[in-house]
Amino acid sequence: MSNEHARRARPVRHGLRLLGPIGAKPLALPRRARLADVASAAGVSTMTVARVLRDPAKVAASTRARVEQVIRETGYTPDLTARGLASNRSGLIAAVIPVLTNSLIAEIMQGLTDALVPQGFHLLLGASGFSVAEEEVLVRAFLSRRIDGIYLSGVEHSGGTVQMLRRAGIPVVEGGNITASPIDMVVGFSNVEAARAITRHLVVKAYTPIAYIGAFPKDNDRARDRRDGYERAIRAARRRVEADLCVETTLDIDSGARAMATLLGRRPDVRAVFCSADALAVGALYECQRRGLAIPGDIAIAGFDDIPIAGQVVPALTTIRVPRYEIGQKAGKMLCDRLAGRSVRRRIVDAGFEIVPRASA
Amino acid sequence: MSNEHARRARPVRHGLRLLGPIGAKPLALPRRARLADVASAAGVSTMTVARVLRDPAKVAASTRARVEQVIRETGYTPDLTARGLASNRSGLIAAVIPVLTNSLIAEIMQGLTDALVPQGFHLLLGASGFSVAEEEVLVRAFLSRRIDGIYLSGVEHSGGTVQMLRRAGIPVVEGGNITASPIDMVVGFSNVEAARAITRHLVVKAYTPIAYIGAFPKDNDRARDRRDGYERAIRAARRRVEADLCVETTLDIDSGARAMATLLGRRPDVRAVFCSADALAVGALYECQRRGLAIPGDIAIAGFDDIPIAGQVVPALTTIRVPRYEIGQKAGKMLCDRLAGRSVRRRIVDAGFEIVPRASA
DNA sequence: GCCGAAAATGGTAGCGCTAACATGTAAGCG
DNA sequence: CGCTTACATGTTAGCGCTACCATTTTCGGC
Repeated sequence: MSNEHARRARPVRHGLRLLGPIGAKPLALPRRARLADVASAAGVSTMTVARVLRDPAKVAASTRARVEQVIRETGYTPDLTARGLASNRSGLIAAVIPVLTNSLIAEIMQGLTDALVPQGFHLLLGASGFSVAEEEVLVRAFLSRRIDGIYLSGVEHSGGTVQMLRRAGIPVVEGGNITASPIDMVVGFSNVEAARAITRHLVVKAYTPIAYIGAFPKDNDRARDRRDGYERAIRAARRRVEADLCVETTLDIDSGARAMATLLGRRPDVRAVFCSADALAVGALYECQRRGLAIPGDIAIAGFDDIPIAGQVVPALTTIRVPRYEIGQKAGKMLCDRLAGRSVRRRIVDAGFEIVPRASA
Repeated sequence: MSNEHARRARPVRHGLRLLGPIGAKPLALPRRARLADVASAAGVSTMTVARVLRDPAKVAASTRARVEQVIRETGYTPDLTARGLASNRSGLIAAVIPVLTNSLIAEIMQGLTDALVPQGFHLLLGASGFSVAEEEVLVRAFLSRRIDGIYLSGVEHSGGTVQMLRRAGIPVVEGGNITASPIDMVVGFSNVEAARAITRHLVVKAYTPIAYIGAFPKDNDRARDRRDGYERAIRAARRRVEADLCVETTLDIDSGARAMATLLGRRPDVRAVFCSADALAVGALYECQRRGLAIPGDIAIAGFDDIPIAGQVVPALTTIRVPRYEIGQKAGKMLCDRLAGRSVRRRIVDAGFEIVPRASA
């Protein structure tokens, strides 16, 4: 292991190596300007340029003007990868959600990114497909990217996920449900209470029996809590929770229709259905209409989420309204506050819900 | 968990210097393991560890086993920021879309991320709100992050955006429409042809007059092309395009209902409507039903996109089916292929469309 | 046992930026 | 007019990794 050879002059890795032999046609692709280029063109040090970029007030007006001029001329853009490495701040916020194709989640994400981008953060998005194991894989990968903060759907996560996040020491917001013991912060609403409230609404209207159509509960605390709320309301009414009145399925309109068909096959006597998502409720509603069942005359239907179509179907859907966009926005604000060094007063934010009584139940 | 100021309270920048005098109590937060830690623990050089991570075949089995053991014990995770800086590859693919809350776009994004993640890439998402200016801002910011590739909604972009992307020399996929001259690659379908085809379907069925309800065309080539297709089909039928038969609005169900109301106010004689999106069509359909108009008896309605509800409404919606998920997936595959050094045979991929004739028209 | 080729492993110089500290320089004051 | 103070700017040493090349070890064939 003689250093003799190692010390020999070696070609350098600068972008310039791409340029080809001297005398060749002028460079087609001039390498990206960096801080040093701007600095030397403006006759200042790199630090001064960096200050112009990140803390202009600290630089004399005349110097700043000159530097800004050069920046404009060269089209210089800071390299955020390098900045991230040097500053230990990536400017990246991750969100791990089950799927993108769900209007509730999509609106939360829209709120999140709308809150983040003006503060200079960007959204790194991962879909776990309703699997906490996949969620853990994504969280690990995102931590490798040195994300500054993270949003997670729901309040149920693998031990590995929780441990990694605790150890990482970054702000974490769980969203879309509520818990007394979040990893760090949480913004959502009580799925149990909301489901209980709307089921009680059906109880009060004296429908009997009341069925349940919901999403698969595996790795989905929101679905589980909604079913839980349904069962509590049923029991509180001194009724029994009957297994054949409960159908669990995937989360889309077609599945809602099929679930309704299954339910009617098993229990022709059913008089009301609480569907744990409006998509399911709308599917169920159409299935009833195809069978000539009057709503709510023959069967009452209640949904959950108040998606735009809920107010348009005939009869309009009785449902639960939750502040989707605001949840995402609030989550983003909490993350930004923390990252700006401001302390967040309430780590547990209950955004609430609201029963929207319409014609269907 | 009080990570309130965890990231700020960092007087010294070198983990080891935090350790204090030997013999002090063990650290609460051991600094993240890095390559060098793993290397010394395994008694090899950093390069060998790096090879185990990225090209295991190049390392002797016994060495590899030892290194992998240490990696497992220490929970080492590579720092992708540092890797990005050193290798000039970030592993980040950006997508700039108008909004997240649109089922067509959401499904494309789902396909995109599903194709990307298994190849080790992650999705950086930005919403431009149907503004090419905002799109340009996002593209610039993402380029600062040294993204490896990018997906853009639509084929219409600002000159600045195009220029930046050309100069950046990264693979670009435009999606959701088709063009003969993409920035780089494009995968989508002809919105003009699809709109023309379904309008012709209405013409053939002899509805007269045929109206149009669509999204605002500003900074939205898909909307503009769909209207264009409508107009061509109308003219091809030797009819006139009448301004008061065309309503443009925002893209949601409620707007569809309002647009239908406007249209009926202006032209009670309208016999058919082509809606440039199913959300609008569904809203229009309900508005008609509320007014007691029979569909398609009094008014025929056709939509675009074949969203799940289109097949469920009564009457079911005649519409255009496009391979949403597949478009995203294909876009992701094209980006990955390019980045893996494989050449992409067809830079312009027409994913096609299909008329779905149902009861509404 | 020697040789050459192939396989395995290592050393070093950055990638472009920022934190921390150092220095220079102008303003304020008795 | 020297001395403090605040402001403006510069210097240095990495952040954790990979590219490039160099070196060492292994091994089949003669």
